[in-house]
Amino acid sequence: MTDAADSGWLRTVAHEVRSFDRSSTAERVAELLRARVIEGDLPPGTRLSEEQLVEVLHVSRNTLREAFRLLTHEGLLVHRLHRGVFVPELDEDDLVDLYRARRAIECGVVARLEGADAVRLRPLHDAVAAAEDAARRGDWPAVGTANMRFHLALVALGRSRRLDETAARLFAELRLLFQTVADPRPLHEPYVQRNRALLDLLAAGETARAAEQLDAYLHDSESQLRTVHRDSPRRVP
Amino acid sequence: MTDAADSGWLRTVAHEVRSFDRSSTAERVAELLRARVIEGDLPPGTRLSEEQLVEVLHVSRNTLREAFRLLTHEGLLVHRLHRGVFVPELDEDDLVDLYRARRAIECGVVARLEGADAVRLRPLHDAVAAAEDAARRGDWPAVGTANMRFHLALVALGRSRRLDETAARLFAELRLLFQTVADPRPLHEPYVQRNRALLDLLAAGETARAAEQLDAYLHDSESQLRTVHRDSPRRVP
DNA sequence: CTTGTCGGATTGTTCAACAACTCCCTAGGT
DNA sequence: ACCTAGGGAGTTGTTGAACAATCCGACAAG
Repeated sequence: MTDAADSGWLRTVAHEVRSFDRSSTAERVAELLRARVIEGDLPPGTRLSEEQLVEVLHVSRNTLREAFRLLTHEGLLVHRLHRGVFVPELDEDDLVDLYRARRAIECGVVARLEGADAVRLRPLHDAVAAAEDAARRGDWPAVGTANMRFHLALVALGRSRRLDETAARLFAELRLLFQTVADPRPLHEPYVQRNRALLDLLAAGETARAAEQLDAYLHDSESQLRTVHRDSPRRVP
Repeated sequence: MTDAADSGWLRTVAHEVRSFDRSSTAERVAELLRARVIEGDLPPGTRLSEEQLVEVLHVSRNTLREAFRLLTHEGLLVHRLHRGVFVPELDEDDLVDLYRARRAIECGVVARLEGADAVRLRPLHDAVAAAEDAARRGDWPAVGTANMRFHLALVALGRSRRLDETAARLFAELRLLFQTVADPRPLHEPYVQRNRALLDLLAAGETARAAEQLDAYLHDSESQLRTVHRDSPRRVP
């Protein structure tokens, strides 16, 4: 085969993959909106008008509504009957709820972890390294992202696809809360070291102590976020 | 009144009846199908034809598809592009995955449980009592249901709405697995006593030992289900 | 036996229309 | 001034039909 033939083949495949890409217009729309919500472009409380989005995205209402369903079940949108879909406004109860779920799952995974070799700990190591790097640069949002990756990797140690998906949903909701605070530094900075310490404990096989530390860690994070969130500058008159 | 007026009135009433609940048609359809799937009326692997269901349920294709989306995200249906939705056929990997998730969550909740008074343990007590009663009657499917209720109540001790929802999803998938076995007795009978023992430990405040027992309990249940499932009579040539 | 292709059947997506509901605004009573 | 009822206006909920894209099995050619 010639090079020309090869590139033609590749282009065909690329096109097929894109149009095939594990579902359809609805999923692509969902991905688009997901990014906007997570990135904070759409502040909590905003309504996503069907009419408007149909116009902008050039998809039918039905397709758009399927995308809404997807995001609703990820917790990134809330659906109120006959009123539309909104970017959720999480309150303190939600925060408490989310952290309870986190503690149960993350500590549950860590506590019954038997023998985690270096290979399986690699993603944790990478996440910590990325966080430390971002902290040196003073890029606190990036630190937050890296820390979240650390916790996702922590849950992944449980080796359950379903658990991973659950954790991803919880963290997506948590991002919604983090967004509302003006200065992210104090929320992320202290935990870079603590993640490192946690990783060291895991590498040493001290799962019991790791779980204990993680529990305290998450309690601290929760109460900190609670106080910050209480006097958050969100007042929409 | 003319016939035309009557038919208009009937149509209005019919719609009112159908939509008086604070839920959409899609959700009601989903609930209907959910029951059918969980009850085992639709064996794993069956395809749910849109055309057919539209005919039977008297809803439009779009509405039906929204219902499909709902159930897909609960894990009760799988969606294959351009092929339709199917009742999932869970294999041994799924079983392992589900039990890993269960152990992490349930043990995670129990381990960090501090002070569960009698009131909060009440649902657990009720579930155990129901299981014991059903066992006396020899109604093993009912025993299975009661046991599942016990575990849901266990997760509920974590006091997190999101955790409860996750657990409900996992247990719904597990039901799909339990259905495939012919004789449910050996799968449920032994755990009635063990649930009782677990409850006693919790009432005594021995959370650490309870978590330990629960872990062993779930490991036993898993390996038992694995062997049963391996020689399950499901062969569709 | 493998490979390629055709046609029927099913799903993916769009569109337009109407019914039902929420929200806001106004009018009227106290 | 306050509350309540009711009427639009605008949005969502649901339907049915239509067309395009895709899968599946069958059949023919090598």
